[in-house]
Amino acid sequence: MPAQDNRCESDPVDPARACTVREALDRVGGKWSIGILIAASTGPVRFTELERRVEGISRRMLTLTLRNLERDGLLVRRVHPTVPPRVEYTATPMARELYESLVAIHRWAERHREAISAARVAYDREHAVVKTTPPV
Amino acid sequence: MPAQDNRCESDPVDPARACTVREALDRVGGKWSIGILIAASTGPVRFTELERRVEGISRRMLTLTLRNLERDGLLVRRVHPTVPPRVEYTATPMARELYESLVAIHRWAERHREAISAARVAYDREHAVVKTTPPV
DNA sequence: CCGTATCCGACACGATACTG
DNA sequence: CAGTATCGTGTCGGATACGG
Repeated sequence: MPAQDNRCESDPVDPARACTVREALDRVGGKWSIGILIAASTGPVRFTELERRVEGISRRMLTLTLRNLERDGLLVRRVHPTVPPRVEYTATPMARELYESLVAIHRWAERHREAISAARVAYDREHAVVKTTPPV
Repeated sequence: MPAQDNRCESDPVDPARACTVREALDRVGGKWSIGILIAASTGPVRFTELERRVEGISRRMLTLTLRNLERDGLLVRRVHPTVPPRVEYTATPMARELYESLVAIHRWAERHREAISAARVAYDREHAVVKTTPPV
């Protein structure tokens, strides 16, 4: 995947030479994007809440991914000037169009993670150091 | 995004400790996975045909991604012992469950690539070397 | 036609420490 | 609470060359 820091290589000033489909997909394809987008699609979510909901993410990656999603117009960041600070992230309408598909993919992964794991084991066994029907 | 060469960190022998959802998603999240899976979901596709359909992919990355998808049980690789060789890739039923979502996401990217590009330009302009209302 | 091998630069990502 | 700064490692992925 691609880069969290990815940007369109095409001249950004010319709208006709906008992101390619692949470049647009990179934002969704990131390691943490799907989880974050799902969490932020049902309503505003605070930073720490995201940190809890997206299991395994580091503070750094959460920040970076949030910034990139914001930059691409998929998330809106709202800062409440209170103390302690309160920052909320919300999916934009454009991002919310992805919600159904994202959830579908997420559930697919849940359904099949064991099958995938098993497939890997089987594949690795068969393709391990050419050992087909060993002699005697 | 994690590795093309990614594997479940959990003990693969214990089915209860199968891939996490995130690990399962990595396979779909790869730079080229979506394009390849879409192409292979409507029927068997040959190697060279994929090379044409998935725009911009290198031969190396095509091979690597195909191997990984095969390893995870998302693709079946069939070799016809003819000359010249003929190799066909087909999405498994498990992978085909993703088809609708994948196509939806792909179309989403097509629809919004200009908006995303524009959002990037706007964001970069505003966040460029703190230059808000420059003096004189 | 369908790959594999190797080299190598660019980041993605995690760990850790510090802050308004 | 919500970040940022810095460092280190892994590996993604392109370029190139070769092979059955």
